[in-house]
Amino acid sequence: MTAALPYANGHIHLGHLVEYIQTDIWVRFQKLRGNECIYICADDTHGTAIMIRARQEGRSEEALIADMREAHIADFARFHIEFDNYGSTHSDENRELCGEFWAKLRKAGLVHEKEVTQLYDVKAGTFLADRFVKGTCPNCKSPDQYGDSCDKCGTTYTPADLINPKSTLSGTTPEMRSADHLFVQIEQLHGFLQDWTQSGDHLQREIANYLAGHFLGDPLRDWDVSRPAPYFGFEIPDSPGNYWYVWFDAPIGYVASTAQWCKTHGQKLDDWWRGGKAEVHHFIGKDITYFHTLFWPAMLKTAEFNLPTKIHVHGFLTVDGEKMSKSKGTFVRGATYADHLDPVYLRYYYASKLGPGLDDLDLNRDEFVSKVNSDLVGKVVNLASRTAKFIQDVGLSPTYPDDGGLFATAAAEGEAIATAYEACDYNRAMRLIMALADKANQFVDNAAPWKLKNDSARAVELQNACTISLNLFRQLVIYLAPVLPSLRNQTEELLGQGVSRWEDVGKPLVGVKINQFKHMIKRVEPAQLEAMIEASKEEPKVTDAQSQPTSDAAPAAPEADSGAALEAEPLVTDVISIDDFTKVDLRVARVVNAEEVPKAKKLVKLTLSLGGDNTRTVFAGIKSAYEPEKLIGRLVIVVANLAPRQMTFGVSEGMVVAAGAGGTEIYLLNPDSGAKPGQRVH
RNA sequence: GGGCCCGUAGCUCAGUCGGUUAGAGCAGGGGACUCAUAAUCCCUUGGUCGUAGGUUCGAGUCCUACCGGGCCUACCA
Repeated sequence: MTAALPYANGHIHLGHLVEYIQTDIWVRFQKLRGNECIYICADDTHGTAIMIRARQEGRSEEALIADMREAHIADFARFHIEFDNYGSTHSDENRELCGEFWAKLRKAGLVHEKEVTQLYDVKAGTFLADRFVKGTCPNCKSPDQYGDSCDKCGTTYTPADLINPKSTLSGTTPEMRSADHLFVQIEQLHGFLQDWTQSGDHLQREIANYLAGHFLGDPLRDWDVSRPAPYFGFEIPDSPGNYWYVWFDAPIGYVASTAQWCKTHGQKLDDWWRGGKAEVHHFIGKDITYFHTLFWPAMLKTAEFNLPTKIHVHGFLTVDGEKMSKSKGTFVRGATYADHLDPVYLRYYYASKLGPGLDDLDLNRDEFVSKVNSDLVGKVVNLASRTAKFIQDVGLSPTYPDDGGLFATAAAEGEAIATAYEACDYNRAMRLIMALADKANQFVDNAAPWKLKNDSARAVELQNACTISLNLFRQLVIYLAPVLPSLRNQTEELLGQGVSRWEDVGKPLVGVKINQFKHMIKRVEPAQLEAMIEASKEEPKVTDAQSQPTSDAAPAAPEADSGAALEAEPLVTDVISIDDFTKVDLRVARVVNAEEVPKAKKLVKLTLSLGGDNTRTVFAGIKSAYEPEKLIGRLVIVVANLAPRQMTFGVSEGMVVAAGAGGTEIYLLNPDSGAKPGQRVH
């Protein structure tokens, strides 16, 4: 089994964890059922982003990825995610395997060389991908557009078409340079991919449809798999000065990490990846479908490795129904979560929500609290908590008493639960398990051990009732073991016996002493969630401070603002005169009306008052960050003498100024109180 | 603009191949209990299955259009 390789440029957050927990549950389930199964992962370490960051931090890429690897491993461990091998794409095994895949692609005649002309940043000494270039749109003249398309007018172009292009790395003007790139002609495998994606059970139906509709209807485009130096990655052996593109070596990392595991466990790689009886299962997010369902099978096929048995694609995480947001504090790092809340909660909550499809998973705060408290604490743990102490001294009955068939029924239910786990239908599995917990609690209620304990003549009845309750509890714990390995361990401690085999659900435990019951899972307090959200709002600063490479050198300045904003949008190097500045007539204005524009995705229609009768209409692309009603009444800064612009929805007479990266990160400027509409900004 | 997925109770979701009266958990209401982490148990309110057509003996389920949400992709698909 593999989970996608996390990129070494960022920390693990709750969105990542959906995948690693989903996979971990599946692996643990397979192991519990007695299948030989290994969980393989690694850090994805190559590419421009890592190179640039290492350079900015003044250290080597190797040092950067070593730190991130340590952080990733620590985060995963806190969530009880247990890899059999956690490798790195920057490893000898991976370099070797990349060479092997490459040789096969060459031999199959799939590799072709083509000249690619790209913008080159002389100062940074590197070619620039489209999104590292910004300039003015050649069509509508909007400034600050990325190198591939204009988000104002929608025109697409190449970075070279931009007026006054600037590198976002150095702020300098890039120049055109050509370089030879190596391409894989994946079209030659079109027939194979058509068959493989559309037949069998390798992919979910939606994914197969997506591929058929988006890619397989046309000839597949050549895939550019090389990048000229400088690039952090592996140099291509038969093409000096060129490096494999990060998405070439990343999936090979699955194989390389397996190879590492094989070395330390005396196994043969081919038994897992070539021939043999092993299945390969990939768990991935829907954003990287394309790489895993077209290029990767093509590479495996050509290099004569096993094709994946199944690629399990899951959706994204939303929080309270919305995309994760740094400003709202819902972009939560794993470490921050674990500082405030027990990872057990998250594992159970995700399990109770995950299905076999690729729907997004919503982390609803109220639901999180109620599910954990009522299911885990109220139903499951409660069974042990309410009966264990009655038989602390005598232990479990010597033979299993008559329970009216409860234990046998719950054991028989195991197959349905296993089927649900196997199909990644965890929410179904959880529902089945909780239904058993309900029945067990009903039993305890009827048996009323708290009444039996008062009558010494009924001591055997009491012991029997508790024996039944604890055995039903033990079954539940086994069923939940893939999700909650820690609960399994706690139960072993209570019963003094292993609870590690699935078959044990059919064999009651009898005639043994038990240990003193200790709390197993605390109830969640909503306040803990609030605290976590609050802490996440401050996160960016903390992260940046921690990631500073300055070893034990100078203490951090009090305001350790990140350089990320400048990096995304470098300072303009052209100096202007005061006269240039005064050409721009900035005015304070009051929003007197704001409404949604029906068919526009990003626009809000603003009616601005400059005082007196002077009002004007401005369309602002701020819908993703502001609700129109909440804007009414506030002051904004408007560029009053901007040429009116005809838009689909009407004429826009100016623009309001704002900072931020876009999306939900848009911050309108606001004058200090006292400013009056119509006043000029000098 | 094109494509894909989704829409079932207040919330989160089941609902198999089209088949009887559409289900669960949580929340809400009423009661019981007092062993248990204010846990548990019993009873109970609540649905025009997004809307409108169509196919069918029969539609939550299949088809078409539309509305709404999400995602992907874009002067191609």
